[in-house]
Amino acid sequence: MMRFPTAWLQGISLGESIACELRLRIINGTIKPGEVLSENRIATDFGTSRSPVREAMKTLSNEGLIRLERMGAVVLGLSLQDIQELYDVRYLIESFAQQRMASGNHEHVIANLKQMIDKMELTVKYKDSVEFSYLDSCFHEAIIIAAKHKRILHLWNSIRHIVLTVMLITTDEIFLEGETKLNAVIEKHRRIVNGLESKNVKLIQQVVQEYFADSNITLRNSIS
Amino acid sequence: MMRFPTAWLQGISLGESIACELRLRIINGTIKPGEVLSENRIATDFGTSRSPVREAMKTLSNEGLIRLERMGAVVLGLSLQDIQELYDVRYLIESFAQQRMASGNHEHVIANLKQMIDKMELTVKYKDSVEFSYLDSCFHEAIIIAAKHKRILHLWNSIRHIVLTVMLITTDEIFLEGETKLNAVIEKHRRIVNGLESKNVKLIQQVVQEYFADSNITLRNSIS
DNA sequence: ACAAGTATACTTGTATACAAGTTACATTTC
DNA sequence: GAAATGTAACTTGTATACAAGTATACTTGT
Repeated sequence: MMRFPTAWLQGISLGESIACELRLRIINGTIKPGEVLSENRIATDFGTSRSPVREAMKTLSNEGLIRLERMGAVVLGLSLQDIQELYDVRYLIESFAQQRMASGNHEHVIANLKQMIDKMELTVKYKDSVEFSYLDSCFHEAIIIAAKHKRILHLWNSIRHIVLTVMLITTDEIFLEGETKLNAVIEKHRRIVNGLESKNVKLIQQVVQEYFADSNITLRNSIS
Repeated sequence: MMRFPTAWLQGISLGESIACELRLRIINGTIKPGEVLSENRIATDFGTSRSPVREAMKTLSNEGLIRLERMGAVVLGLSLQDIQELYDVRYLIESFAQQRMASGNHEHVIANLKQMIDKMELTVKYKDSVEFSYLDSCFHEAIIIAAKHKRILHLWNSIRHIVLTVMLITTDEIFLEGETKLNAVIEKHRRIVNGLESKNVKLIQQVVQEYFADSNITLRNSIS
């Protein structure tokens, strides 16, 4: 049974940490779609009052993982198709961001991205899949932040917890498959950096497209 | 001083209605950026307890209208540039949705859209700007729903309240400018329907692009 | 006059209490 | 046996209470 990394829970409120824990359980299937969650039940399960649970429920509802109803919140879960849809949105957001990065100087950002990729290689060496997924998330977030578009960044923030959690789960599986696959993932990130460095709009477009198309394939294989 | 339509507050919780009221005040500038909101103060202002206010604050924070901090929530507001960014996102979402609608049969949806446009013309006759903005929002929502993409629909839901409120304010101003402008807005919607009916991907793409480009211009003129 | 420290008032996060409404089940009635 | 009714348990929405932390302002010492 997988647990949410306690390091990621530092400095956040009870409500947020309950949201993280429930989110993980919903995405990895411990809590199944159709199940009905009661604030009281969860509160007693976590040994807290309803207040933070209520906050967590609202968060998960905003993320589309559950649907709040008059009596109880029904779990919607995250099916394979849902994850593919998530990739669709990630593609929309990131291709927009990368196109925006094409104009303007972003040497420092690119330097940052390269450093992150180097760190990724280290996590492979030390078999730290948790850190890898964190870096992966940071990599894409850095690109979106660099686009300097508040609303787009906001869109990312509205899915980043889900994306991070999905990465946490899938990265763990990829680590089990050995280094070949991991190196391929890292190489994909390098290609993105190369694209950004070229400042060639067409090339960037193509690289992003390939990135998410390939991620989709990886996803399918990982499930089947 | 503009008030949030009471008809739109029916059947929703106190927390949501407080969110609607605050949202309007923030967007129309009654509450100015930089201002610090305290849960207690708002609770006494609205004559309620902190619980629903807290819920409203979380909602507004999720919408990017305020930023929750240790002491008080600072108002971020919605500048002209923010609204333009909002149009960027709307364009991304709706062009995606319309492209998706290009394939497949959507006669009933298109019939619905046409009906809405007819209703819009009625609201012009009876000078009901509130209903017009509501129909405008429903029109675009119908298209997004027709795309049958949960995540994209979710993205729309995360901005729909803001969009509706912005429409409420700007539509009110357009009504003051007379029927010529209004008929132009309605005509733009007709062009969208024509695009969808053609099922021609290129044409649809062009129509959506023109729609949001023109909306941006309208916005600029409306402010200056 | 100025710096340091303390007190005070206000903030959020969490817990608990209560009210109104919904669901499910048992009981009653036909 | 079946339908209707009433009741009991459980649900959320809102109000209130308390604790821990923070900023402000005042006081005190130099």
